[in-house]
Amino acid sequence: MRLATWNINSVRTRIDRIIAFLERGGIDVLAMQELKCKENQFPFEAFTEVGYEVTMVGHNQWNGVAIASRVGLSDSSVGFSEMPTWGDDKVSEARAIRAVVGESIDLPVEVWSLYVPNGRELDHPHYAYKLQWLANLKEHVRAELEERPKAKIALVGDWNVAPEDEDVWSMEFFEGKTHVSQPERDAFNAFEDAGFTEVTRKFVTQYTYWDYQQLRFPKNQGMRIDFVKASPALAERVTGAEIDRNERKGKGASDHVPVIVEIAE
DNA sequence: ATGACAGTCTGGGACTGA
Repeated sequence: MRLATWNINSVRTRIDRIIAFLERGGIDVLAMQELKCKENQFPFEAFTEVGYEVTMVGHNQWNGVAIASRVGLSDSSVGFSEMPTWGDDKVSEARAIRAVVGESIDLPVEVWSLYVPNGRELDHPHYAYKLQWLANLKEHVRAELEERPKAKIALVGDWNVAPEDEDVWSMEFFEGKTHVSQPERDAFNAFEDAGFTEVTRKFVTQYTYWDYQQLRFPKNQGMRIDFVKASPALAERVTGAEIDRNERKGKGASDHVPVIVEIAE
């Protein structure tokens, strides 16, 4: 099974590129983030025409996550019970969706498509929200894995954390900014203790995001913030990983590129 | 060449992103 995650930064703007990527990349399952649309605006037909089922959640022009699969898609659910809300209005944002994929090829995998809050500034309420969101998700999946230790679970998406210094183009530039702070890195790494291993780093070294501004891509001044964390039973089946840097090229690119893992059947 | 922000909307600028 080829499983990919991609912050596509608007599914409506990017739909042609997404479908082309699915077909070219032989992608069985694609987790998407930053749909930037509501359900009644989502281009379901484009996916079904090429053989993919889709589950998605989107409330407005912000956030939005989805999972597309051509190897079965069932048991979908939105968010998690302890998911923090945002703002005075206590909004449940569209940042997490899960589903079981792979049943048609006898390789059931529970996939989570995640769009971790940005944090904005270290002293911003959004930063505390981000840390709480990660902590609560970690606790949720830790409990789930404790209940089903053999489960194949993939936590994939835009984590909005650069866990190592080498994951940003300049630590000097990020001094005092979000994504590289120790509490964020601790929150990211805490999933390890919960039983989830990041499975792409041992196969590939590359950024996954380059800002649209300041010629960041041509200068290769990027960040590595998109990751795949796997439960033990899944991690042992991961045989490779790729970061498709070509998807950042040309007109109409997202600022993120897809991260792909190969899972043995 | 991979090129100097981009997407969305209770829109005409503001907000969000990282």
